[in-house]
Amino acid sequence: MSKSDVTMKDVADAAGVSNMTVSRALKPSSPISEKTRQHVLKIAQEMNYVPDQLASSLSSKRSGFVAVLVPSLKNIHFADTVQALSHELENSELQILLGYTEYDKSREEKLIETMLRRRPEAIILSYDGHSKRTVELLKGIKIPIIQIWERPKDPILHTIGFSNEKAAYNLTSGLIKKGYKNIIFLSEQGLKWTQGAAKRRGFKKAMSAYQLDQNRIIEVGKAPISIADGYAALPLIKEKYPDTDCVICVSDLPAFGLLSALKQEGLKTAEEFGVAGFGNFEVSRFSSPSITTVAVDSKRIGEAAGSLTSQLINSEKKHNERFQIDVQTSVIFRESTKR
Amino acid sequence: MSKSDVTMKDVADAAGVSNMTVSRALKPSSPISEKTRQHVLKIAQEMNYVPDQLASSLSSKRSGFVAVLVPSLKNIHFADTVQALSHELENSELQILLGYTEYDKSREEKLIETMLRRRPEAIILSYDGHSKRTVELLKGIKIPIIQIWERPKDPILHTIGFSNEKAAYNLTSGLIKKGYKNIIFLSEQGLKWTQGAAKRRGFKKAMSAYQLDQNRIIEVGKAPISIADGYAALPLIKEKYPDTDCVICVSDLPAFGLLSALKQEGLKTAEEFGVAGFGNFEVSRFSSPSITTVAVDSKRIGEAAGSLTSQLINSEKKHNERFQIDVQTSVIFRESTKR
DNA sequence: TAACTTGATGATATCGTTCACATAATTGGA
DNA sequence: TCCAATTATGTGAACGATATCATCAAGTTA
Repeated sequence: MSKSDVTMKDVADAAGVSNMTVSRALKPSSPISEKTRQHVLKIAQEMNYVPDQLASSLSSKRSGFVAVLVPSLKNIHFADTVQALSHELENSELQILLGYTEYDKSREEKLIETMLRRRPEAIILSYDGHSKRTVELLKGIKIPIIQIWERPKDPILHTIGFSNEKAAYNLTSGLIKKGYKNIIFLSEQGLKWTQGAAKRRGFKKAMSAYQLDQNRIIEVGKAPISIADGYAALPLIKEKYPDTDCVICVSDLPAFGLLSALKQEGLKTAEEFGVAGFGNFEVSRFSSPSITTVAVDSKRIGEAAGSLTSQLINSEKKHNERFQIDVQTSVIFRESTKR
Repeated sequence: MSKSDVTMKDVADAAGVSNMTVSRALKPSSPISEKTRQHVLKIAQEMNYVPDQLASSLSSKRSGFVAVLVPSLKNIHFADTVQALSHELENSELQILLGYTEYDKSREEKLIETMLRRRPEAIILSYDGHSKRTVELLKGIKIPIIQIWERPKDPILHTIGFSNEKAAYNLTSGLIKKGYKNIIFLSEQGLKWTQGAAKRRGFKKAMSAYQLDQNRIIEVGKAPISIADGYAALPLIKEKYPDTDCVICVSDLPAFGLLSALKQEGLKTAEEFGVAGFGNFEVSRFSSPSITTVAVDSKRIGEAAGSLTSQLINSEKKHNERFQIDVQTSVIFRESTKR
């Protein structure tokens, strides 16, 4: 099954010591004489011994796993978060067990059930709405659970992230103050309790706060919508809301696509037709026009989640505290909404 | 440690059967009467029993893991591959253990050692050069090993991918045929045995085949270089090779950045100054000008790797065959090199 | 009805570690 | 020098499942 069939017993025999001594030699701070340790380690190396963590985990009741669930890896922000998280956890010898929900709650549920069999020591999952059973399942578990990205109103346990609703509110009201009026919100189809839905709520609240029409909504494609979807949206926009003067997209990618379509149509100025995105993708900074967006520090979310996890797992304290960590977002105005 | 402390024994007792019967009830095709199975499953569900896969793996000598190593998740292509791979493997109840080498061979080595402890049933890793010890380590292992993306000349076992060198050769010679002469190759710093290096070889071979200067090379940033690096490269290019009429970038992202810089400078036409990338990122199609590139079917690589893996793991045959699977690439000429 | 299949279930050993405790070796202080 | 305290090592049971083989019941065949 594995690299070798060399077992701890083999090493012990070869070194003329007991099983336990080998085990101790491999663990950093165990009561063992330095001389013996070196001797054992040398022999283990010579024999190409690779410890079996399955057995180790079973015996020690520490799997060394942290289950991580994100909607998709194709979104660079989640990749960023996961990568940062991964780094943080490496210091504590924790390994990530990764799953992609693909924006599908029942898939998420199945994934969690599967992962639970591996006995993770913590679960980190991006909140994008959960199925009822998922919540039940998670609430019955004794390990730390951290919801990241969107911070739900009724957290299961810990949360690290921001409010998509607030962020979208800030973006929308900023654009209104610049003088845009007939603003529409462009998102994927079928938003329910997702992050996209939270953004839409923010948009609507801002619009109605300024007595503007909050029902200008266009939906294209399935999550996650991308450049091509934004490109394809222009005809729909023109047909349904010909007087539009600004479009807020659920992500920078469709915003870029929409701008691309606008350029081909023969251009309107940003003044006549503003476009904003969400996420501060690198492309938005270098696009021309550069794209107004909301910056989220996705790396930071991963780091915070990682360090909280290590802390919770390694500390002896019973963690009856519920951590709620807020990560700031900021609206960045650029050329695409210059007025 | 886990959701619950319900063990198989508990379920067995509650159901009035033996341990083994519970075990069989949970495995699809085992010799057990349908009546007993239903009874056991019902009780297991009521008790919220979650099987412990650590124990299962240890006993059955099947970890259910496939180790997967990619340079980075931030590159959408690897994310694509991993996602497709993941899907394929789900059918065989295999789970991915993911690692990011971050383009660092010693990190790769460490990761492999760590992962080996989990007793993966196969290893899939993108070839970007390996340390000597990594190769030794892998050659000593009995499980299937699949190198993906770049197909090395001396494979460890199986390979699925393409030749970066050939792809770059095709792109370069295509551009030469269009009439570009003073072509430079833009890549990250310090290429050794990486995929970037393979591309550079292809570039050089094509240039020298047409008696052109093959030494026009500019290096910026650390792998993976991105939009900002391409943007920053323009001054360097102008300084070092002022007569440049075309730039081939190691990826579409710096190509996009370079174009962005060119636009700001006041534009040269694609005829005067061509730009090409690599990877066919979505942004290249919608950029203006759209960007000439090489398309690689990253999803396909993942699918192929996944299905080969399942096959190798599940088949009874001794797999003494070495699979070498080629995935086609294609050059796509677009506006950025219109002549 | 006896002998023989076939199918369903159980008993026990085992997978490769670590835990908890017991014991042996070493050290230090009076 | 001797005893207590400390440090180093060993022993055997566990961890929670599955493999293997044995057993028993229920059909099947002649």
